[in-house]
Amino acid sequence: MVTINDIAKMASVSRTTVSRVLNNSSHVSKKARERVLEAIEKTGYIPSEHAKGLRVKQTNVVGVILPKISTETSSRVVNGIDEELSRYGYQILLANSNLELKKEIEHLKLLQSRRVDGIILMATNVDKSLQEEIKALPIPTVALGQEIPGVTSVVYDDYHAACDLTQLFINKGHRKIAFIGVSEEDKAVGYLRKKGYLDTMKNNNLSVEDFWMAQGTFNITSGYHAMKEIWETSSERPTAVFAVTDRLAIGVMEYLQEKGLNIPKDISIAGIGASELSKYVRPALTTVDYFNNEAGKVTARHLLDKMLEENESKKSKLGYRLIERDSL
Amino acid sequence: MVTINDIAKMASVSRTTVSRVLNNSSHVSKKARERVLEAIEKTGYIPSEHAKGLRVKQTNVVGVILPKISTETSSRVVNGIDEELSRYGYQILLANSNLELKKEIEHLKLLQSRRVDGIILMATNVDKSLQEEIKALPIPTVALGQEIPGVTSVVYDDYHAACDLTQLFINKGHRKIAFIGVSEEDKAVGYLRKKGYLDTMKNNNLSVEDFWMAQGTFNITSGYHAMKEIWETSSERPTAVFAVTDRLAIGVMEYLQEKGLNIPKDISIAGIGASELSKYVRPALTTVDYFNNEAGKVTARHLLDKMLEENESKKSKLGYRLIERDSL
DNA sequence: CTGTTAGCGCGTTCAT
DNA sequence: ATGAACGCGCTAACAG
Repeated sequence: MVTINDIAKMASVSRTTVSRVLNNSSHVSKKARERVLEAIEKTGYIPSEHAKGLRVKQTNVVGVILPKISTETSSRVVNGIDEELSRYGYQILLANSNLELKKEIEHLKLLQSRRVDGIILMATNVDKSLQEEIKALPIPTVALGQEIPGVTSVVYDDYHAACDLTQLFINKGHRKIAFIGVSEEDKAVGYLRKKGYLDTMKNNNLSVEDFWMAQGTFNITSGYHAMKEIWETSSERPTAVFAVTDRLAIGVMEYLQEKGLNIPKDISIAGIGASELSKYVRPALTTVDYFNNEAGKVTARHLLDKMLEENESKKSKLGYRLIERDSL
Repeated sequence: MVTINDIAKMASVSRTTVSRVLNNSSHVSKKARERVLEAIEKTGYIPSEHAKGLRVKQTNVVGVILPKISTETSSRVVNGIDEELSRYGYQILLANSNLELKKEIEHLKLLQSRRVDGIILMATNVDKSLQEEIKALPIPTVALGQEIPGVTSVVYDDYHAACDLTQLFINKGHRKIAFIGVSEEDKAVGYLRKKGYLDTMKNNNLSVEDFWMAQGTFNITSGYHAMKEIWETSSERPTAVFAVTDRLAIGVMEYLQEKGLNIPKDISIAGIGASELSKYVRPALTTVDYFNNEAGKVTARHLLDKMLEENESKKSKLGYRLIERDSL
C-alpha cells in the first residue's frame, strides 16, 4: 500500500509538504503542489486515517451499541444518527449487544480500544455496573431510550404516552382494560409504561384485576400467548387491551381474531411504536409514534455537542404522537 | 488517556514487557507480569487498536455499504453479517450509500482510508465506474445482491424466483398477468425478475400486453400508483398481478381493495421479499423468501475466506423459497 | 515556501 | 527473561 513517503519521493519533496497539500494548510508552491497531486493521482494514494488519528487523537468514528440490530426501531434510529453524523464526517461503528448486559459492557471496552470519538448507547436494562462503566468512560457517551443517572440521556416519554393511551380507552367508554407489558427491568418499556397505565386507571377510579395483566417479550408470538393467558384465566373479560409494543399488540390481535372476535367491536387494542405493520394490519392498529428517526438525530446532535465542548450531562425527553386507528 | 508507556513506568518494566503480557507471547517472569497486570487494573488501561493496527497492518474492521440503512432487507443482512463476523473478532463500519452511485464510490474510498480489512457492498446499480473502482481496490471485497463482473459476488436467484412465481399464477389458471417492476438499471430486481416473468409467459404461450406492465420504485405508494395506472388504462384487465417487491405488492392491494375488489377472488397478487408485512397484511401475501439473514452470513463467510487466503473471485447463487399464501 | 525533527501508541527483531 | 532500537503513516513545532 502506497504511503505518504512514496508520494514524497515521487514528487521529490518532504513528507511535510505532501501533508500540507493534503490538508491544504499553509502555503505550498504551485509547482510542488502539482507534482504532489500528480503523484497522488498516479498511485491512487489514499491517506491512512489510522495513522492520522494516532497523531491528532481523533478518529471521526462513533460507536453505536444496539440491543438488536434488525428491528424497525433500531434501523430507524441508526438511520437518524447516520443522517446527522455523516454531515460532520463521522462514520458509524456498529455494535450489537443482543440484549445482553455482558455484551454491552464488552462493547463499551471494544469501542474504547478503537478510540472512537463518541458512543451512542441504546440501552435496555440500566444495570448499576453498566452505569459505573459509562461514568468511568473517557469518551463522550449518550444513552438513548433509557435514562441513565449521571449520563447524558435522551428518552422517550414513556410514562405520558402510556397515560394518554390508557385515557383514550377510558374516554371511549372502556372500563375493563387489560395490560400486556414486558419485564420491569426494562425501566422504559417495562416499568414506566406500566406505571402510566396503572396511574391512569387509578386516577379514573378504575380497578385493575390481576388476571388482566400479563407479561411478554418483544415479539409477536409472545403477545399471542400473553393474550391467550388473559383470555383463559379472566373471570371477567376485558373490553380493551393495551400492549406496550406494536408487536405484542399484533400477537394479541392474532389470538383474538382466531377466537372469532371482532376488533374493535368486541374488543379494542392499542400498541406503541408506530411500526409499519401497525398501519397495514387489519384493522389498523392504534399506536403512538416515537419518531425514532428524529430521536436518532437528536441523540447524535447531543453527542456532537458533547464531543465539541465537554459540557455537563444533559437530559432530554422526546415528544410523541398518538395515532388513533381502527383497532379501537 | 493512559498508554503502554504509563503502564511500563508504573510496573517499572519496559514497554516491551508490557506488550508481552498483553499478547502473552514469550515468557515473562511471574512477578513482572503481576506488576503489569496490577497497573493495568488500577488505571483501566485499554490498548489502542489503532496504534496496534498501524503496526500489524490489520484493523479487524470490515466496512459494509448499504443502499438504505433502514429497510427490512438491509437490517436482516447486516444482522447475518454481524453474526458471522463478530465470531472472528471483526466489527462493522457502516456506510450508507442512499442509492447514490456517487456515494457508493465515495464510501469505497472512505473505507479504504480507514484501512478496513474487507468490504461488503450491497450494490444496487452495477455501473462500469463502480466496477473499475472495486477491481482496483487493494482490499478484499464482496458484493451482495448484484453480480459484479470480476468481483466475488453472492446473488439471489432473481430469475428463477420470478419464473416460479409467474408459473404459479399460470398453474392456478391465470392467463392475464400484470407485472409491476422497477428500473432495469437495477440488474437484479429490475431486469432479471422481469425477464423471469416475460420468459415464463412466453414459454406458456401467453401474451403480455403493454398496459399490464408498469414500473415503480421501492415503496408502497409507488405500488399503489402503478396499479392504478394499469387498472385505468387496461382495455382488458388482468386477473393477477406480480409485483417484484412486497412493498409494491402491498400498494397494489391497497388500491385494489379501495376499488372494492376482493383478493384473491377477483384478482390475485404476489410479491417478493418475505417482509414481515407480507405475513400480516390481509389477505396474507404470497411471496418468496430470500433468507436475507442467511445471505448476510454467507457473504461474510466469503469475505472471511478472501481475507485469509487471497483467492480468486467466486460467484454463488443463493436459494429461495416460495411462500404461498391467501393472496392467490 | 520548505525541510528537519520529534513524537502519536504499539509490536518486533536483536541483543543481552 | 528483558530491554534498546526501530518503524508503522502521519502531523506539528521549529528553523531556515
